[in-house]
Amino acid sequence: MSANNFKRKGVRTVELDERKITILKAIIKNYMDTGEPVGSRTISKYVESKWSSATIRNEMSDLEEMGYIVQPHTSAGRIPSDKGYRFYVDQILQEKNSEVAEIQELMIQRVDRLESVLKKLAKLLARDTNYAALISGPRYHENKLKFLQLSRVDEGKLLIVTVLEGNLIKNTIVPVTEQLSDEELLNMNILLNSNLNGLTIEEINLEIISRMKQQAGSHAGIVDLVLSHVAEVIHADSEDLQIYTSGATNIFKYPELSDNQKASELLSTLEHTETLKDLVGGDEKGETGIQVYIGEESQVQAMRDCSVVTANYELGEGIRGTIGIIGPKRMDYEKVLKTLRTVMTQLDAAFKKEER
Amino acid sequence: MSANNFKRKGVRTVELDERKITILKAIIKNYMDTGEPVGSRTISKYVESKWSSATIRNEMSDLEEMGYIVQPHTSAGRIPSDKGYRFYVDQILQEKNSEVAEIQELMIQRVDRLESVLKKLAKLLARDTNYAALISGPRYHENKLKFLQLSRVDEGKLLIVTVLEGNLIKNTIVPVTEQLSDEELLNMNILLNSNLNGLTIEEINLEIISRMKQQAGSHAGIVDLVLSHVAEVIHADSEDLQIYTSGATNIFKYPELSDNQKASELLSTLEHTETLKDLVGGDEKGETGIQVYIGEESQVQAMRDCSVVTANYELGEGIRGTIGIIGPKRMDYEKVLKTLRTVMTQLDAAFKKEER
DNA sequence: GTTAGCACTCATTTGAATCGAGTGCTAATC
DNA sequence: GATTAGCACTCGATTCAAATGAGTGCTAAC
Repeated sequence: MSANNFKRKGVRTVELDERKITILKAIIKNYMDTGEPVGSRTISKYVESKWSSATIRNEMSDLEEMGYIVQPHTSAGRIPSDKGYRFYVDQILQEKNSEVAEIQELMIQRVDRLESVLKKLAKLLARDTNYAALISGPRYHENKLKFLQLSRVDEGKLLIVTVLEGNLIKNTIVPVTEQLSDEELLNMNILLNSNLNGLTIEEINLEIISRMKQQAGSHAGIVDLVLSHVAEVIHADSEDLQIYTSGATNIFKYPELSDNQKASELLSTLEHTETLKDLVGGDEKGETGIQVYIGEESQVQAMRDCSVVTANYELGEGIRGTIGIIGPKRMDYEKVLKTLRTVMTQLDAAFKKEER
Repeated sequence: MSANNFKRKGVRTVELDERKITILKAIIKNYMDTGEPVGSRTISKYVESKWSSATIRNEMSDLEEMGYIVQPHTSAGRIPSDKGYRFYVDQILQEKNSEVAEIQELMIQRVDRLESVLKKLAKLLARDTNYAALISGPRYHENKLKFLQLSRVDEGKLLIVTVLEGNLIKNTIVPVTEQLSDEELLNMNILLNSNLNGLTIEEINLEIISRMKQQAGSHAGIVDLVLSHVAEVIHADSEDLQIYTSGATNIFKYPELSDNQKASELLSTLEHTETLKDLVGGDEKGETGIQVYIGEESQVQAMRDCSVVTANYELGEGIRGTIGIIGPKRMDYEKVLKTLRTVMTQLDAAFKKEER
């Protein structure tokens, strides 16, 4: 008995040898294709009769003991565990970053609104990968004011246009009781821009405000009005992070996700922005790094049967957001990773160009 | 045989008598609650032993022959047919329009962007009704230009702000080669506004354009630039109608919609804006009218097991859109209709107020 | 170390039996 | 003539057991 224990393989085998890796990969690849547990005979055929099914069985037994694969039930084949996927993904991640394929007509040209680009991008990603795609609007880490413009758009109504670094434009129309002549309005614009341009919201302190009010003279009230609206605009924007999803219904293409209970849970999660923030929020670590969360790794309950691949994009000047792909654990990691890398490159290029 | 045929009831009974109506309503109400076919005994109990189950059975048999109810299979109870629902809904629609309940904190105050309001509204509706909600951004039937503003936001970059009737604001930043002094810019703004304000896009004809170019003198190129961008902005907006959906996953609460096949189909439809346009697009008939499409009535394949209730909202000046609720055929029409009416009122009030 | 062979396991499929909700019809009753 | 009690019948849903077969672990032979 105890003698037997010494002979147990798993206890000893601490590293994956060549053959185990081949077999593990074969299992994962097969499972990706079919979504069904894969048995020893299948693998035996798959590896071109290098080893018999019995040998494979022994190795699989080892692999199971080591935690790379699991058996859904006694008389079924094996499926990769989270650890197994992790091994596989890590291998892919180490591969060279080359091979930037072409993404079809990204149509970034002459679309003025970033939001619209992001929506289209999400749709494109979902369609290309057949998984659910998710993309967060940019967070502006440093909201520098670039330009302010007041205009009288109606009797008693003022249009405030706020342009932030990165050409993010916000408008507000506010009612105003004070009457301003054209000239006063012009002066006010000059006053605002000369005092505020290039500042972040934090940098606008009391000293600056009181100086402006002093300069504004009888129209100090307008200064207050404008500042409170600027503050609100910036705040609102950093507050409710926009998240666009697309292709959520792709999950119905994968039986293991589409039973009623799971599908409902997953789709609800994708619908409610709140939880998604946890997915895209936790960046800051890997720079433009791509991250892969397999199953429980993502901390989001409803995603425990999924894998989530996220990538951070950056459009210069600290304007960055996150793109994510959500699919079954057996997603085609190679394709997804490649696609994401491509998109990042394109996005980067497109906006660098527009910047010029 | 043929003598028997003369005695057949359905052939004669052309109108619904009092009792049939009571029973039909009871069937519909019951089915709404449970989602299960309802049998004669259930109804018998439901109507407080006014009639026995046998009587009910006879009446149900008649009702079936008249097409108001159907039997899913021989030994099951009855469920309302589209015609049955139609009868029921028509009754409700005739009821008085009173009882405007209170919708919780609509938060329309100080939200500047219509889009954001609409999204929130959709969410609110979905949560309140437990069905899927859908809301289309406004179509501007008459896009009158209200105000134009050019600003130099960067060296070589021009910000064009376009304000349309109804305070719809659009921005574009365009690169420009020509240099304009501050004074020239001011003049250009005056030129643009004096010539274009109050015009719709169709009204800007060649005569106006050439007159403007003449006035602009050496900067005629800018006029062209601005006009092409304005045209694009307006066009883009009327082109891709925005549609926001919310609570799509509510359909999982109704077993008759949530089998895999149907749920997938329905959710896909809700995800793809294209088909939804057919739902909200076909307005123009009833003014602020509320419309109810039951089952096949909606012409959208995927909705054949649903009912769709749409209402057109109007925010003055020909700015109108559509709100829709999508649920199972057995949706609580009364509640939905009441909710929609309330929302319309509130929306109206909120924007009338803002207008002031 | 590898492999053939075999007993064993167990989810899934299949089909028969049973159940029961609900109907339609007939005959009795009001 | 309208209403109702009673009963035979239908048919989806449920239950249960047997059959199926993919896949394993173990042993013994190569």
